[in-house]
Amino acid sequence: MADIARLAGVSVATVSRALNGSTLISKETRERIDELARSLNYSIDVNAQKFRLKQNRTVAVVIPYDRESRQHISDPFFLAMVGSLADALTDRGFDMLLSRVDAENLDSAARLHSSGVASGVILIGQWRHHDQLNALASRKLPIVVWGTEMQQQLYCSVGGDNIEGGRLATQHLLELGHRRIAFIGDPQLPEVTHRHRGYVDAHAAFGLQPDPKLLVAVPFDADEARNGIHRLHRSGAQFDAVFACSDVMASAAMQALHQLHLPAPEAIGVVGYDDIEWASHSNPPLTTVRQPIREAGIQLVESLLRVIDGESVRPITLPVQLIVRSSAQRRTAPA
Amino acid sequence: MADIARLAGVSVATVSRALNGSTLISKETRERIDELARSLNYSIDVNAQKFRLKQNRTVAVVIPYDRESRQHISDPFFLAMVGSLADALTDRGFDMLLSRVDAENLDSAARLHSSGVASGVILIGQWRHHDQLNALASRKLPIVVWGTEMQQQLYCSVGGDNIEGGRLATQHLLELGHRRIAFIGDPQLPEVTHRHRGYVDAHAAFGLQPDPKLLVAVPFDADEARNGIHRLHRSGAQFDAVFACSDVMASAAMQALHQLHLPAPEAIGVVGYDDIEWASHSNPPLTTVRQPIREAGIQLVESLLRVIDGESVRPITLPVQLIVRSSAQRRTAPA
DNA sequence: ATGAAAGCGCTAACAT
DNA sequence: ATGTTAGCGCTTTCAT
Repeated sequence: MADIARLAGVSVATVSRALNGSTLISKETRERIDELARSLNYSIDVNAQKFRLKQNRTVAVVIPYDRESRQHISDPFFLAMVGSLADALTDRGFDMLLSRVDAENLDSAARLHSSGVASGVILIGQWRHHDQLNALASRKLPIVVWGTEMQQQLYCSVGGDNIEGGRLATQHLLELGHRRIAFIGDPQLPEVTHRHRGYVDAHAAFGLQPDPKLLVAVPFDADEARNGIHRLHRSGAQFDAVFACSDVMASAAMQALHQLHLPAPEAIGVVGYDDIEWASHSNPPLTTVRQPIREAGIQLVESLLRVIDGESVRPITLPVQLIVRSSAQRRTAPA
Repeated sequence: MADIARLAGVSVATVSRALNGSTLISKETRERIDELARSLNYSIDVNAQKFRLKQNRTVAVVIPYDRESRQHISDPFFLAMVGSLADALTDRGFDMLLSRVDAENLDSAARLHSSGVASGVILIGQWRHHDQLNALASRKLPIVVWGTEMQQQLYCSVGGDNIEGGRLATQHLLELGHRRIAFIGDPQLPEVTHRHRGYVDAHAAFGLQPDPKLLVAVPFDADEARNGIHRLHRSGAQFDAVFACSDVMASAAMQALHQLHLPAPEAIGVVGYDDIEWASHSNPPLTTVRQPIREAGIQLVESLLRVIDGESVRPITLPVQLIVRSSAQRRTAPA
């Protein structure tokens, strides 16, 4: 910058102002300076700038990896969310820092902020860390979490309407004549708890109560889901449908069912969750609950920016939509 | 830091040294300082540090979006690569900045470096930008590209062995008795060019020459692939197998074939490329060429770090592997 | 409309 | 083993 100042015959202050589009610089000096900067292939030293300004347009996106459940950054849904966030942040002129963090040690997420690397944190994957997240928020970490709204929540969350999603999926299966619907998911997780509540609600609306034996409590993982189905089958429990809490698990379930000569949709109706791209290409195409990923990305960053500005932001629940394809069909013969 | 110095009764220099683990600090002062820092919830101002050190442990990962082909950040393969890079960079103690960049304007990738935001750039998606990439490299931008090694290449690339991949896939189909193998992909792209070369080579090894009518030249996109199959079918060209240059396209192709009552593998053998997670869950499970994503991530960052250190690094071609599942089967009746 | 000068928080000679 | 000091490149108040 000093070079430019010298070559342009002005002071560094002028150059700084010109480069930042200050209004009180004459058009001609500005043009001269811009021209010079371009020809010297100069770009402003962002680190010096950040340092000086104590402000930086970057947001950390954190995907905690859960050692226990093994669902980590490779889950297509999470990855799609990363894509969506990248878009939303780019639109707002923010850089996106992607960090993997051990879920047992979310404090390192806080350090991203306190050290000035990022102005705030978007965390994808609430898991069972509600309390830890509350602790972070109470320490004034600007954070927004993809997940479900919970009681006594100090942090802002953005999530799909999980109760409604669970209800929609289950109601669809019930309407098609299914009566014994297996539920695949880990009910310890807040989002799954809500989906399960929707599942129970839908039954209630039909004057039914789900059989607890049909609850396959497994973490978000294809292999776990596959094993879960085999276990359920071996247990001798009768079931005519499956509601899986992610498309990945639905996919694994369909595969397991295929092996057991219980193909979807003929023998067993299957509904998934998320509507990742794969769902429409699967065979049979998967009926599933769509999470509004694009909208989620936008809302997550909007909320975070407001949190950073010190506003108190209410959790947001996004509407969710049943996408009917063909992995569940009308049941003709009773079980 | 000044606060800590005062409270500890030492100079800021001592605090700086202690916090950075310098060896010439007595154990007890170090502990006192660490303790103080912790209790004050202090973390070093990374921006000041970066500014001072002119060095920053962050790497920009750039995914150009190609307006024309519409393959962008949502492609599962790219997203998986992002995940792999996040892992590899985390292991090396680097932050990862994820940027979307218009492919027509890769210069903005250069700015990430010249402005000091990132020490180097990893670009996923070579597309047809060989010349632009060469230009960037000649301007001393530390960059490594996921893609194919090409003639007169000034930048370092890391990629799968595309010729071998194309050969493996095609040979497999030929061995199963297929003789009229459609090729789906955009031969303008370097990687596809190589895969096509492998396709031709495999034919040659059988004393055959592929029919140019069976080349379905479409960009990396599910819809394009689907339409391509329909077009091919309408054209009346006979084909008994399909080699698609990505699993996403293979998936779309299988779906189109299904609609045409030409299901895989019974009527038409299908082989994909990439081996994204979905491939093993599809129905039928997809036979495909596995790209070594985990290894790719590691090599990409190792290479970049060496480029940053000023070494001249040779392009790397990673081995590729045929994963036989069941979307292609032995052909019993001749066409 | 432009310049002079102070200072952001840190690190690294160079002392001691 | 610790302190003193200069200075990184930028922005901005205050002058002019």
